Amino acid sequence: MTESKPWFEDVAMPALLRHARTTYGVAMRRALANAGYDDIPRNGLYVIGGMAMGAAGVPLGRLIEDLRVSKQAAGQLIDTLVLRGYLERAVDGEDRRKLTVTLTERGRAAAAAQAAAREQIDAVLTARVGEEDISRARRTLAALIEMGHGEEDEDDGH
Amino acid sequence: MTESKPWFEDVAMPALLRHARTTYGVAMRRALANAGYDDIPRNGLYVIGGMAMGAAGVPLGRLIEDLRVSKQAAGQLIDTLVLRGYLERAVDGEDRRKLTVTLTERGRAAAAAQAAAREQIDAVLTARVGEEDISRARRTLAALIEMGHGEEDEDDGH
DNA sequence: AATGGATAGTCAATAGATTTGACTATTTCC
DNA sequence: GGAAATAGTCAAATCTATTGACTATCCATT
Repeated sequence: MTESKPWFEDVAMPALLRHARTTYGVAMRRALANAGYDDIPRNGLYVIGGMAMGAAGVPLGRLIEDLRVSKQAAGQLIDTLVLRGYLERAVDGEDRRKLTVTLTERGRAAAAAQAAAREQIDAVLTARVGEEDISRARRTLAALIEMGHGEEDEDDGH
Repeated sequence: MTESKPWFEDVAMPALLRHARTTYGVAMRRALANAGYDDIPRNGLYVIGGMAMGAAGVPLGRLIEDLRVSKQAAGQLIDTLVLRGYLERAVDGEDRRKLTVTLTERGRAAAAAQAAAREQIDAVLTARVGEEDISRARRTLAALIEMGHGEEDEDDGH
């Protein structure tokens, strides 16, 4: 019985998601370290990576939501990334309470290295399973994510 | 232009994976908290959830690998889970260096609550995208995970 | 234009999680 | 039997995240 059930059949979805993400995480961290960026904190990858597209900079509030951490944690994370030269803070012109973070030169370089690593994984994956499966997988993940919005905090409407 | 590009098109894969996992994480934590299990540490969900199938218990070494943490961190995680009544340690009969952790009564109850929450998400997702897409997505994730093995530590073969 | 309320973020202290370094016990391989 | 490898622990230090209290800005009344 050489053709038994594939190993992942009875691995729970959250575990699959976790390990899949790890593949990216490991590759990106290695690429960054090789390029000299070896001082990026836990959620730093998300911050730096997520800002490449948003080009103009990301509002701190958005990071807080996305990361699902307290605003203090987010602020502290930004602190260290600023301190280490990856980010700059900037106050919003419209609303001076609001804060926006943008990549520095170093930050853009790190983001590029990270994106390259990510894209390389993407490319290998595409070669393995094909465009079609990837775009389907993305849609499935998106559906999952959308399910998470809405009933978030159904405390007990007073 | 009501039908523009779907929002997830230009979200990087690691971010999709992260957020998708968050959907499960939030739901599972809520279910556990409602059932009185609100003292489970960060990686605790993985440990408890992952042991439901392995029934007989999980070797500590496997957890260390899966979680990608130091053995000290794993040991400490197990410590708190034992302390809080979810797990029991047991030495392997064959090799008395080795440790295996098994669920206690409380641990099994928590695992059940967690699995129920997970399966509920699975069910809703199935209703949304269909069996086919899910099993394809699982295969894609598995491919990704497999890519992560092999070139793990290519230090510089001495 | 004053005031009250909501929103955005900071500061300081603490708790929680992870790592590094040094050590013990057990097994495996000459 | 002894060296080397493996499995895990103990203790200290570091990094990350949370809670609670506070400041600044904005918005909406009056």
